[in-house]
Amino acid sequence: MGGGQSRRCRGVEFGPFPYHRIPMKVRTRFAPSPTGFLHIGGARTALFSWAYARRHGGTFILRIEDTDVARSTPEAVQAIIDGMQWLGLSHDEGPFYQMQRMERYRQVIAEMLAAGTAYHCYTAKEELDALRAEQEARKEKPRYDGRWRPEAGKTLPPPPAGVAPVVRFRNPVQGMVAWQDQVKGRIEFANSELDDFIIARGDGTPTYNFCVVVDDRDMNITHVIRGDDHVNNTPRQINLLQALGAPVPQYAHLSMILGDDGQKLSKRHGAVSVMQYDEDGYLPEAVLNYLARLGWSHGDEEVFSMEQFVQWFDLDHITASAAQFNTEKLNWLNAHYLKLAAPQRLAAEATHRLARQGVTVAGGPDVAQVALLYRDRVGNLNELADALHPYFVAPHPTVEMAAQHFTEAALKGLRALRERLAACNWQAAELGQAVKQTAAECGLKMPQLAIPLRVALLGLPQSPSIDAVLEVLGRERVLQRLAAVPSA
RNA sequence: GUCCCUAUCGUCUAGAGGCCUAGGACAAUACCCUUUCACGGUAUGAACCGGGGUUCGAAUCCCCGUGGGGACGCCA
Repeated sequence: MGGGQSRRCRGVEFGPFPYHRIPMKVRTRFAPSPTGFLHIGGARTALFSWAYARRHGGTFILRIEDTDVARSTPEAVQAIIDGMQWLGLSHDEGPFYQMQRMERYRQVIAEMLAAGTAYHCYTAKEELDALRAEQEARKEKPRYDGRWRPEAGKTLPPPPAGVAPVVRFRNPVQGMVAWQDQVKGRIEFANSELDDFIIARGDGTPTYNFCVVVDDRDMNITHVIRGDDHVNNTPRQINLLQALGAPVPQYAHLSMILGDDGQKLSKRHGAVSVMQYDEDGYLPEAVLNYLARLGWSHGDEEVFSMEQFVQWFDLDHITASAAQFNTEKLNWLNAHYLKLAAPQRLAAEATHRLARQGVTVAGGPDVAQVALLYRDRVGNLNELADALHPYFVAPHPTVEMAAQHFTEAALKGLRALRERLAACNWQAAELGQAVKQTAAECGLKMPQLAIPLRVALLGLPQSPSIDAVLEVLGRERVLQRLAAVPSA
């Protein structure tokens, strides 16, 4: 791993001026642009930022980067907030909206213009396109050629009439920009690779790299934890920060999450809202645990609570390479957390999901009790709801199933059982005995009676332990359903 | 094309030069448990991308390939 050695040589966190020797209070931020829902990659970025702040008793800030007016929507803002709330990633400050900070940005741009660290550029978009095309034809990295950059002894052309200039940052032309990335180790860029990027558009609105820098500075962000795709922005942001005389925060760039098939996630392919996981019956703690473990590790630990995660979380055990999402493992974690979930909670979830199928649980058996029978047999909440369904709606076995299970011998057993059950003390152990005795008396092996019984009661040949099913269903319902068996 | 990042079982990962006969987890396979289906338990198979260095010793450090990814916008 490049720079692996130096990456580990870090002590306590100190501020940008080491000689202060004062541990700075950690401040992290999650800064999504509201152009869509919160997907799994964003959720992990948020989780890590949140955990880092929590770990160090710091502050976690939510900042909405909505300067792309054309693509930002209030619905997306809400979707992001909903997603974070579902996951329980609470922020301490914000949400701040960049569109509400325009005055501040204008002020900083004016200062930079006055200080000469930024300048007006009148190059039209068409000229820029032509320049880019030329450079690409020459197989060069396309970049602005500095034609409006003021230079000692250089005469600038007169500003063309009627052109609203953009503002460009005067990037250093020589030397290197380097930082110690908390995930990837030392990264450096030659300034000659960078160009004078636009910080304000023709209409005066500021652009991304500029807003980020002003906000990170104003919000005293100490640790920028964000996606890998921002590595290339970092040298520009550092240069800007330095032009502003602002301290440079620590950076930690998280590599991307690939889909189940190893392909890049996109809206067309696999990138779904975290709320879809709610929809699909996942527990937030399972998603959180899974995400925590995707790209970060603590030895061999696989299953842990968020409390534990916060105590363990650190930046130097984050993987530098991309990780492939594995639904199988998420499913396993989900099943695991389902087994631990309180019956009341499961009951509430199942009731809600059943209601959406038009099934009411009123007048049926106790939902929590039934849920208890199924919580270690299902993989998600939708499966739980499906499993509970026949307890609240009398089943109608298919013709094939009836033919297969309701044989003469079975029907005889069911009739005998019905009589015995009518007088039985309604308690699992005794119910189990009743089934066993009836089977023995009728010359049936246990499955030969228990399976038709399951079909009669639930419309399915499999179920939890038959005595538990009988108990939970209740005498009245059991007798009713037995009576309803064709020719029983 | 240029720049930047990256590489351990199918997947997520442990690994800080000797604790490595490379560990754990998911998945897979087998067996056990069992009134069905699951749960659970036990066991098995499965990896250091290739080539050069450095070193007594390399999964680990360096270089070069190769594969994968990202960026090159008046998007964020």
